Amino acid sequence: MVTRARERLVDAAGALFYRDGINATGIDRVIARAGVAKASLYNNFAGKDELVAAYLEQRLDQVTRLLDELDAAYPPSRRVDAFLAHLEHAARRGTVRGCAFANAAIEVSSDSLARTVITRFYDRLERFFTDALGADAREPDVRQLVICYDGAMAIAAAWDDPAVFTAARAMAHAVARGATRDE
Amino acid sequence: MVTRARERLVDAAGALFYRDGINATGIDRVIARAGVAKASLYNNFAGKDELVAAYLEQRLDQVTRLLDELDAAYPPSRRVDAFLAHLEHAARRGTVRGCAFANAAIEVSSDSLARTVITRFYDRLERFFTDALGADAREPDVRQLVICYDGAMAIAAAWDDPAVFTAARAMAHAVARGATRDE
DNA sequence: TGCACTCTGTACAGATCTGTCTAGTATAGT
DNA sequence: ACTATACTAGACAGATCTGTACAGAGTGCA
Repeated sequence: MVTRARERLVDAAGALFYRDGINATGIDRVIARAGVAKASLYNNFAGKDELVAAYLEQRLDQVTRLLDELDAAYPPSRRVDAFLAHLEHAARRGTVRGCAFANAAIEVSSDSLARTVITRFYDRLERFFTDALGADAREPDVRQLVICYDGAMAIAAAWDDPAVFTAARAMAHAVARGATRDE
Repeated sequence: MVTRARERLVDAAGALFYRDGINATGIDRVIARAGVAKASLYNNFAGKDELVAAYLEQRLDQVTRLLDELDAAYPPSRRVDAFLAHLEHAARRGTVRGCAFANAAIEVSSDSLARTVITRFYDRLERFFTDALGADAREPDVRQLVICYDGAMAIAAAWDDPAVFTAARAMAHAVARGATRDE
C-alpha cells in the first residue's frame, strides 16, 4: 500500500472535522477524501467517536511537538510570544478556524473518548505557560495566558481577523511583566 | 392557548441548542420539550436554520438588554467589570456552556441565517467595550477586551472553572488602565 | 506456492433527521 | 352560530448517517 489507511483516514478526518465541524461531517465524506474503503475505517477504529479521538490525538501530537520545540529554542521569557506569533502567522495564511480542542469540547458529548484528549491538551498548554512564566508564576497568570490563547482563537474562528493575535500578544506581554494583577 | 407555540419553541430550542449543541439536537427533541406539534414549528419557521437564527436572536435580545442596563447603571470605568462579574455569577450557578454566538459560529455553515445575528452580537459587544473605555479607547484595547470575554467563555465551556472569570476581570482592569499596550 | 493480512467496492440494515401532509380540535371575534 | 386562525397528533417521504457483511484483489513472508 502507498500509505497506511489509518494515516490517510486521520489526515482526512483532521482536515474535514476541523474545517466543517465534527457533527456536520459524515463518515462517507471522510473515507471519500481519504480514498479508502469504509471497511478500512471500521478495521482501524471502533467507530466515529474513536476516529474523532484519533484526530484530536494527532493534533495534540503536533501541538506538543511545537511546544517542545519552543521550549528548546527560546528562553522562557520569549516562548509565549513565539507561540502566539506562530498562530498569527498561521492565521495570516488563512488556515485558522479556532482551537480544535475548544471546538471539539463544544461538539462532542461529555462521555466521549475525545474528552481525555481535550484535557490532556489543556494540561500541556498550562504547563507550557507555567514554565514560560518562570519561578514567579502564579496560577491566575497562567489562566490569563490561557484566556489570551483561547480568546484569540475563538475570535479568529468567528470573525476572520488575524490582527486579533497582535492584541493577544500585547496582552500576554503584560501578563508576563506582572501588569495584569489587581492591586 | 397557554403560551404561543413560537415562544415555547424558541425557549426549548434555546435550552437544548445551548446545552447540547445545535447539530446534536434534532427537531423532534425541540418540539417534545416545547410540548408542541411539529406542524407548529413549520408554521412559525421556514426550517431549522430559521429556528437557530431565532434562538440566537433571543439570546441577542437578552445580551443587548443586559448591556443597556449596565450602560445605564454604571459609569464607563466600571461597566466591563460589572459585565464579567455577571458572567462569573452565572458560571457559579452552573449555567455557562460557553458563548452561544461563538459556539454557533463553529457549528453553523457560513451561509446560514445565524451568521448575521452572530456579527450583530459582536458589533454590540465591541460598542459596549468601546464606550466603556471612554474617550481614549483604542482599537487594540477593544480587541483585548473581546479576547478576555471570549477566552473566559471558551474555558468555562471546556473545563468547568468559574475562577477563570476572576482572572479575566483582573486582565480587563489592566486593559482599562492602559497597562496592556506594548511599549 | 501458500498463508495471513490488509485492503477495496458495494450492498444493506437500522436509526435518525428534516420536512410535508392530512385530519381533526380548540378558541377568539363577529 | 359561523368563520378564521392556531393548534394537535401522527403518519409518511426522502435524505443521510452509522455501522455491518461479503466477496474478491493486492502484498509481504515463509
